[in-house]
Amino acid sequence: MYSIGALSRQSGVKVPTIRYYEERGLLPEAERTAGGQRRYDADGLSRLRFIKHARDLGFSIEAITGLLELQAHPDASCQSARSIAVGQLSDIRLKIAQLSALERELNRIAEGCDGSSTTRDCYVLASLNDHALCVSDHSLKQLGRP
Amino acid sequence: MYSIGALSRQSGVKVPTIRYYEERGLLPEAERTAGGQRRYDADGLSRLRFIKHARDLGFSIEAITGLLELQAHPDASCQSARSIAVGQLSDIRLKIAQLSALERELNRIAEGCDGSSTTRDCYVLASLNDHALCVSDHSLKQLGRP
DNA sequence: GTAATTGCTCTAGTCGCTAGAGGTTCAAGA
DNA sequence: TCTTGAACCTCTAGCGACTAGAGCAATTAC
Repeated sequence: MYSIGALSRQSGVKVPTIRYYEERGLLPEAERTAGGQRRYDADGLSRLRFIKHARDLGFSIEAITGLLELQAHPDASCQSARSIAVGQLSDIRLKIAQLSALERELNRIAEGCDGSSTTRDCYVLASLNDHALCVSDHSLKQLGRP
Repeated sequence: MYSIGALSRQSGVKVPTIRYYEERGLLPEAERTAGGQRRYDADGLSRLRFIKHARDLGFSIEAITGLLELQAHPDASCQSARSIAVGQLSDIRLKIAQLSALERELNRIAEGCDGSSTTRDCYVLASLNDHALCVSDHSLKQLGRP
C-alpha cells in the first residue's frame, strides 16, 4: 500500500494533483487509514499512470474520463477510444497550424526591426498598430489548452 | 464619440473584454456620460486595435502592457520592443515543437488502432497504459497560453 | 411618452492545476 | 513508550484571459 506521497513519487504526479483527480472523479475515492490518510494499491498506481500519460499527450480531463470508462468495458468496441484519440490529434494539428501562422507573421515582424531605431520608427510597434502590414491571417480564437 | 458597443463593433473585441482591459490597465479609464456610460474617441479605438492585434499574435497582457509603455516614449530605443517580440516568437516556436512531438506520438498511437477490435485489445488504450510503447518523449509541461 | 436596446456593476464560472494556512497522523529513533 | 519531524489532512484562494448572468439604469428611436 502506498501513501499519497509514495504514489506521487512513483507516478510523477504531484500530491495536490492526485487529490484533484480524485475530486474530479478520475480516481476513485481512495481507501483511508484509521487516521484518515489515503492509501493506494498497484491498481491505483496504474490508473494514475494512465491518466498522467493521457494528460501528457494533451487529452482533457473530460476525454480521459471517457477513456477510463471505455477501459472498464473490455468487451466493448474500441471505436470510441479511437475517435477520442483522433479528435485529440486533429485538435493538436489545428493548434500547430494556427501557431505556425503566428510564427511566420511574428518572425516577419521581428525581422523588420533590428532594435537600432526609436520606438517611433519601430517596425514591431508599427505592425501592431496597423494590421494592414500583416501578410497572413492570424487569429488564436478557439485555441484552448495545448 | 463611440459607446462601448460601437467600439466593440469597430474593433472586434467583445464588450466585457473591453471593460476587462480597462480594469487591467491596458486601456485608460474611459470618459463617462452624465449617466455613467463609457465614451471613446479615435485614440481609444486605435489603442484597442493595437491590443487586439497583439493578443491575436499571442502576446500576454503583461507583454502588451510593456509594448504600450514603450509606445508612450517615442524617442526611446526600440530594443525592448524587439526583445518582447523575439521572446514571444521563441515561446511560440517552443510550443510548436512540443505539439509536433505530441502529434507524431498520437498519430502513431491512432494509426495502431482501426477501431475494429474490443477495448481489451485496443492499441490506443494499451499505449496509454504503457509508456514503454511510446517512441518519443512527450511532455506538455510549461506549455501555457498559446 | 414609451419601449427596446444598450449600458452599468458585481459575482461567479471556465481549465487544470498550484500555493498557503492551520491543524492532524504517521513512522522511526531514543 | 515517548518524542520528534515529516508527511498528511481540509479548506480557501489564486493563476490567465476571459465569459456568463443577475438585476438594475441610461440611452435612443419612434
